[in-house]
Amino acid sequence: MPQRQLSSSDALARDIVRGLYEGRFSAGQRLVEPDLMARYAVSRSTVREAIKKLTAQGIAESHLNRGARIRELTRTDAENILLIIEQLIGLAARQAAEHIDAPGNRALFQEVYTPLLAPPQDLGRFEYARLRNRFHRTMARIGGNRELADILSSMNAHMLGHKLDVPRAERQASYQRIITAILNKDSETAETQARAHVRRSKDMLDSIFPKS
Amino acid sequence: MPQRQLSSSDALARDIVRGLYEGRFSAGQRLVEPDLMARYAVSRSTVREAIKKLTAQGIAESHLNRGARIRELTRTDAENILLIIEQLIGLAARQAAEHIDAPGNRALFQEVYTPLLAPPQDLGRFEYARLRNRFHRTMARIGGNRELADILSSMNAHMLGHKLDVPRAERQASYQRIITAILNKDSETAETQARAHVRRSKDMLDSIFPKS
DNA sequence: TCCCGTGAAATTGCCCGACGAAATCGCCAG
DNA sequence: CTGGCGATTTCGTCGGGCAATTTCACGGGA
Repeated sequence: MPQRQLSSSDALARDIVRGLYEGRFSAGQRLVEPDLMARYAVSRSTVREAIKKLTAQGIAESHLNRGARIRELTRTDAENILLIIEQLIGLAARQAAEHIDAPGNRALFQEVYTPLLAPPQDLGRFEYARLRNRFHRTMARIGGNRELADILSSMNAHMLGHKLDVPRAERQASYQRIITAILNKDSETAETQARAHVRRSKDMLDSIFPKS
Repeated sequence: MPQRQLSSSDALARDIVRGLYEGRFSAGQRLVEPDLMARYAVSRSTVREAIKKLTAQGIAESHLNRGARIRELTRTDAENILLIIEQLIGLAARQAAEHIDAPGNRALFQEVYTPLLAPPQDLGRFEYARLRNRFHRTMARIGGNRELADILSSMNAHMLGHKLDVPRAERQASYQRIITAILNKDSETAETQARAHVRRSKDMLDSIFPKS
């Protein structure tokens, strides 16, 4: 498929994010340049460029002379990010509903939401997060908003270190409402439901962050 | 002031963005590495890192073996970005209204909105854009959402090449409504007005992009 | 024992030079 | 004017290098 080829540094950055989804990297972890050089067998320039990219996306943070590390969120950070995601997912759902009938989109959409509604029992936290991210991205793509897809994707990555778990049943009912609304081209409902969905995650923050 | 010091590459990236605000760089312009090396007297590594950052922010775009250039927006891109900005400015205004009474915030806010409401006659397009960006950032900062400030800032930069001009009077009335709402801690109105404000810009797109 | 200073080691920020590969440009023939 | 071909530019990546800063481990002093 026309997966446009990417530079080594982009590949590296992408693999680190994938590593977040797979547990190979986790929040707070330092990104030591010589370490990554060895692990990926690339030059330091490449490593540094990858780190720059991650930093620009807010996935890592770097302090002068102290290198970079995977960003760790405070409770406030997490709240703020979820507020942003709430807005953006709402927009994505709305635009998806508006464009669901463009050629190919229903098929594309179904491909993504099916596994989300009927996930295997043993799905790990990370695999689930990946499905969710894919769902978000796909809504944005269907809505024709590439920009949005990119931002959502990096926003999602931020939350990876910190497991927010909404009870399974409720979660799927929630997705079901969004999906139905989109399939019905009901953009109002899609937006409302999508926002509500994120708001529900926000309520789970207490269970993750020790009362601060 | 506690302007935390930044690396050369970050300084370079920042100056290029500043260059956008000053007209030294413009949409579509190529970012040629040897060129920037000479112009800023830095090494190629530094230049490349800066470009990586700009690319990650969506301000530049790079294609393999073809280098980078300042991103040029299609009409659809601009619409999508304004939709995103609409959501995010709404959020920023709301959060600003909620936090306007935290110590120092009213003073900080006033400092930023004063020049926006009473701009000198001869204010250039770029200076004006800078005031606007500062206003957005400040709302986000007052609202305590650093993340939002960063995203808004880069979103604003995207629009720089393309002059959207809302008539002066209407524009200021629009800002006045947002500011008043925030000062009154009326977060509902602040959000609504902020969104409306952006929507008004969106209506100007026709005058910029040849009917497509 | 625990705290703290000090020097060695690790790490970073930045630079330089180099090489093959791809893209771009200029020139010439058709 | 058009198309093709070789020279030149630019890019992607690598390696090495050096000063400055940070980190760490060790040993002395409270």
